Amino acid sequence: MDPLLLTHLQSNIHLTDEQLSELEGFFQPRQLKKKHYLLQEGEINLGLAFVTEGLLRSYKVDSNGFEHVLQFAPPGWWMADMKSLNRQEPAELFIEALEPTAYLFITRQKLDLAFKEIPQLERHFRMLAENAVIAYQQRLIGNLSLPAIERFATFCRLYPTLTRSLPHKQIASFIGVTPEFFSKMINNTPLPD
Amino acid sequence: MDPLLLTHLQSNIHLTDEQLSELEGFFQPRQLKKKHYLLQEGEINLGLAFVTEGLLRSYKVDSNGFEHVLQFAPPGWWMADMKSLNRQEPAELFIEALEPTAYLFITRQKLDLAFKEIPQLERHFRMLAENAVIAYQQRLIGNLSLPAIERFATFCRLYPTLTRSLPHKQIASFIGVTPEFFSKMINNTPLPD
DNA sequence: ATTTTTTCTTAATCCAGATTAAGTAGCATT
DNA sequence: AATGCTACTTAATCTGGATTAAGAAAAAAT
Repeated sequence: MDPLLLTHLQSNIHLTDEQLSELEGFFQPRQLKKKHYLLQEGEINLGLAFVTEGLLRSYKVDSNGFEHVLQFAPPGWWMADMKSLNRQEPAELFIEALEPTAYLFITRQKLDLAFKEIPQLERHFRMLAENAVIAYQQRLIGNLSLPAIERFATFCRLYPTLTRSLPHKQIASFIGVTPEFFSKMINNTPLPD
Repeated sequence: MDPLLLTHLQSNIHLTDEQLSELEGFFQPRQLKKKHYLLQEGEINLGLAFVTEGLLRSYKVDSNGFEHVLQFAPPGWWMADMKSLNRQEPAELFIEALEPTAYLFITRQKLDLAFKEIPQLERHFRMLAENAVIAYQQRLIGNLSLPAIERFATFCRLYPTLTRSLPHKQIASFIGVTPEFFSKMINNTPLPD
């Protein structure tokens, strides 16, 4: 079992060695080259990815062709288009590798099976989803009440490892401004060192 | 057992009569008068509310004193400050009755107990939380990519029963505009009948 | 019924951030 | 080393929605 996944699971639940090895069998290790896609709009998201190396991003392309980043997934994070995955309908999102990325993939069928075999997993994923709800609520409130510069500060707290390594346009897209405005903003208020 | 709660639970899981009556015992029926609070900023959210009659709203007051509505809860919906509830920390949100409201209240302790006694509940609440994540993702994308008038249209689809009954300022606060702008917008583009 | 409060409207002015456009710098590819 | 790409910057102009201010109308309280 991947050590990152193990730590992740153990943060919420305890599983026996037997359960862990059964669970391990449900995952398949996969890779993506930089700029390749895990999912494209219109496809059906067939499973859930747990990133072990690299970086994924999910984004929506709106009716004017602009991209809006929903989530970045560095190692230790899950990634999927949950709407497409849960309802087995065409995806609205793209999921792309921003770096060469390794991940563990579990299909919806296997995940359902895993929930049946290892009921504690329901608990783990419930808590995971609840935390995601909290995070999206915070982000929504931030988008409604904070100016761009403070949303950027919030971003830096959320993804400290990415703040330096990510192209500015990706951060701009996440916090909801244009790259042009981001550039202006950042050059008036430089990064704290 | 309240018929609304029963239908709600049965949408995702099946429970025996015994389990249902045990679960029923965990809830206490409560009421709120109009404009009274279920929760105020700084308090710790001690439990989860399932609305059976009336209407609740949760909102955040930002540093400039402006309110931002996170959620409305008409009958059949759950309401809580999940961050405060899950982490037992002071709430950022207010939860207020917009109408005289009846709800079933379950404390965190009893909910934890219910999860232990009735493991299928984990599944139900996992699915609930996942759907909430999806809803917040959609709303976030809408806020980033749609003009106010289309966010209003989305609102009308999400809460069809509330579109007519709610004060405009509440709708404005939910979609993220000022009441003044909402008024201007709505009077340029009247409601479809 | 009258006062008070809250909701809703209109209109003028203002501003954060978008748009457009042009240019620079780096980094791949050939 | 030339030809792209893509990231990033700068600056002028524009705009969706905010702010401010005032009044009208509806609802609640007395």
